[in-house]
Order: sequence, then structure tokens, then C-alpha cells
Amino acid sequence: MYTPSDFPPFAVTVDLVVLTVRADALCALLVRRGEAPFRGRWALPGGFVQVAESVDAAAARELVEETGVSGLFLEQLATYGEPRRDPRMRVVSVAYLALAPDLPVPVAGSDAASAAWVPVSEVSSLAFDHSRILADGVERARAKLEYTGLGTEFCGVEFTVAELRRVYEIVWGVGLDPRNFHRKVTGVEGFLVPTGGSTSRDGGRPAALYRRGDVGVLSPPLVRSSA
Amino acid sequence: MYTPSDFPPFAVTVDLVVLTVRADALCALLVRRGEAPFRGRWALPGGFVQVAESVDAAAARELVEETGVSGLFLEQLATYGEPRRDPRMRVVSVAYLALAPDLPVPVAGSDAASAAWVPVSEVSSLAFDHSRILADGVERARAKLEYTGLGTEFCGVEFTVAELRRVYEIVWGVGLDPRNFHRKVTGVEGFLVPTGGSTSRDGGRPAALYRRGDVGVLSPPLVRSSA
DNA sequence: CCAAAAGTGTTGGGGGTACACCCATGT
DNA sequence: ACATGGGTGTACCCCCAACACTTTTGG
Repeated sequence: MYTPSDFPPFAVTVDLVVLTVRADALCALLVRRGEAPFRGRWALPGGFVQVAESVDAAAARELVEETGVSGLFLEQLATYGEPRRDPRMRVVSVAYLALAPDLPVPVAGSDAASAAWVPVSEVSSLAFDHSRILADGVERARAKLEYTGLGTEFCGVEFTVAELRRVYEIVWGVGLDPRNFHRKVTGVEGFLVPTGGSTSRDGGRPAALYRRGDVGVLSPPLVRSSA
Repeated sequence: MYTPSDFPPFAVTVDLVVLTVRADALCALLVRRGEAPFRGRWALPGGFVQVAESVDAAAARELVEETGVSGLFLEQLATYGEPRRDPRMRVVSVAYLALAPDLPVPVAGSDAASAAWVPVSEVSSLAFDHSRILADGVERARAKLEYTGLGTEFCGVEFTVAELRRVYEIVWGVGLDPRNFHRKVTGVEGFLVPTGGSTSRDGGRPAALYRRGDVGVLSPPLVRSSA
């Protein structure tokens, strides 16, 4: 029974919530739309899933196209499927969350001229239901920083404990005790790998440099408590 | 530019991971397929999203059709979109996790005759990629029990602390200290609401009866530690 | 020498585990 | 009386927030 009514036609897209920490703020990658609907409005980067590729692969492809960098953290966030979320046709969108370090070039994609990093606190109303998707992504990122080692995804290949701490403080919007934070992150087995090098780029006594470890979940988790 | 190649046609379905606790086991609701492909194999209940309904609404509709009960906990799990997951055509499926109490009738849906509660430990290979979806759902349920009050979703409207503890022990597969568990769950503000009644259906001294509270996240969380 | 930032040591309190102990019912 | 499970009290332990203190650089 392959009656057409059983298989209503859908378009499937991926939308990306790409977050980074730069200029003391949590920023999202946004593109300015060049076509109707919502022409001229900010939106999340994304695009249609091709026939032969998986949805995950489509998200990875779009991420490389938009950031020019591969190997970034990328995970599925949620799927948004309200009937009228796109006024043109029935579109179901699978949203992904990506975390990126402070990339040198804002964007090097196909729509390079119209893309920018925007602090999430300054984002007003986006096209479609992208405001809600962005909010969901930010909340997911905040939560994941507590019990996974993903804070390092916001840093470069080598970083100091203080730089990592700034990431947590900015993403969570809280102050953290530098001494206890240092003890905590260096104490978790496999979280940070010392490179042997050190730097004094932050002033004061030189700080040891670390690379990202391969830990998945942190135990015990970091907790966002003090103000 | 509405070229057809930009909008490859997809079918969108919802698949349900419906879990319950019965007969000292964590069980999933499965249906036996009556048509090809995978005719005769067990599969997750689900169906096509209709043109005018949201994806979430489709999941809720299917859940009522399959269980005969409304108001159950239901949340999005993940979306599965490999190109060849359905041999007939390109299907993207949005999976949902639902938690149900031990329902009196196994199933009262359209395919009632071919549905059953199956202990997850005895589930072998399901149709499509449903084995993986089920595994993801079970893992999500186990995790959610730690930091939310969702364990009560497996109980009836009124339940004792011991009955709730059995739920946690079965879902997690561990033993829990009855005294500490009692202190913990009754100590979390808003988790359990005493009804004033009591029952001795479990034998021994009568136990106080509780209703589900309206707490979202548990702090401190319950932890699955001891064996 | 002084400021600034990196690390280390110490202490006190909260919460969790383990377990002894009492309570209330059925048989 | 005794078995069975409900519920409370308590001691110990570990973790962690708070903060004093030392270390190492730049100016």
C-alpha cells in the first residue's frame, strides 16, 4: 500500500548552532539571509540534506563549509518539525551543536560576506524558529560543560588552565576560584595533557601549557556554583 | 531558485521507545511487522508524520494509539537519517522516548494483536536500525533517572517509597539501600507528595503512599553507585 | 622591590554510605 | 511471638569551597 497520502513530501534540512568564546563573550555563528523569506534577517547556518548523504554527514559538511575548519566537535541537538516553521513548504530541520575555538577568520564559506560571530546576549530575533534553536543549543552547551571535558573545545591546541577557566566563566556567566579550578581540572585523570611548555602571555608567573585529553565524561563533574 | 535537486523528497516518521517496569524487568513496547520489509520481525511502534501535524504531535498521537493512554511522559530522543536505513525509500525518523506505568492491557492500538511488552534484556535484533534506537532510549532513560524525578513516571498514581526504589533498582540493575533511598527521596523538596494514605500490600509495616511531585531536576541527584 | 598571576597546603562543613536500631502490621 | 518490611538516628568518611601562603615572572 504505497498510497501517496501515506508519504507526504518533506524537505529535510540541518541547522547549525556553532558556538565559540571570543572577546570575553559566548558567540554564535550567524549568517544574514540573502533571499526571501526573512531576507536580510540573521539566521543559523544550514542547508538541505542531499539524497545520498546521511543527516549527520550533511551537518558535518555544512560545518566545514561555514567555518573552513574540520574536526570540530559536533553533535545532534534536536529536531524541529512544526508544520509552518517555514512559510514556503513543509520543512523538518535537524539541529546540531558545534563548539569551535576562536577561529582567526570569521567565516570562509560560500556566503562569506554575510556571516559573523555575534555574542549570544546580543542576538535578537532570528529567522524561522532559529531563536529557539539557538537558545536550546546554548543551554545544551552550558550543561555539557559540567559533566564532560568539552570546555577544551573552545580553546586552541595549547592552552593554560587560566584560559580554560575563562571559558567556563564566560559560558556559565559566573566567577570561579582560580586555585580550586586549577586543582580540579589537573586532578581529573586524562582531562588535560601537559605539553611541557609554558607561557607568560597572561602576565605574571608563566603558566604550564596543556593539550586536550581524551576524557569523555568528567567524574567528578565540574559544578557551576559560586558567583 | 526552487530547483528540484535542492529539495530531495524525504519521508519523515516517528519511532517510539516506550519503556515500562513490569515483572521485575525493564520492558519495551514492540510490535511485530505485518508487511515487508522485515515482515514478522519485531520493531518499535511508529508511523508517518502527517502533513498538517507537527512531529511532536505525531509522536503523541502514535503513543496514544499504541498504549491507549494519554498524558504519558514523552520527549524527543534523537533523529536517525542514514540513507539506506529503510530499503524502500529515503526515510528520516525522529525517535521519542516515553515512560509508562505498568499498563493493565498490554496494548490497545490498531495492531493490537501483534504488540507486546518485551524485557529489554531479551530483545534480539529488531527491524531497520531499531536496535540502536532502543539502546539509545534505554541509556537515556537510565541517565534521566539520575538527575530528574522521572522514576515516578513508571509508577501508578499512588505508590510507596519501596515501589519507587524497585523501579530504580530494575532500571539501573543495582541494589540500593532501602533506608538511605527513603531518606533521599523524601528529603528532596517537591519530589514526592504524601497522600496521607498507607498500604501494606508489600507486607510488613504499612508504607505511606505518595503522589508524583512537580519537581523537574533533582538536586542533589540520585546516584547509581552501590551494587 | 612590587605587582600579578601560577600553583600548593590546610581547614571546616555538608552530604553520602553503612549500619544499628525502633515501629507497625500479618500470621 | 516472630517474621517482614517501614522508617529514624548516628558515626565515619570523602569531597569540596574558602582562603592563607609560596613561587616565578615582568616592570
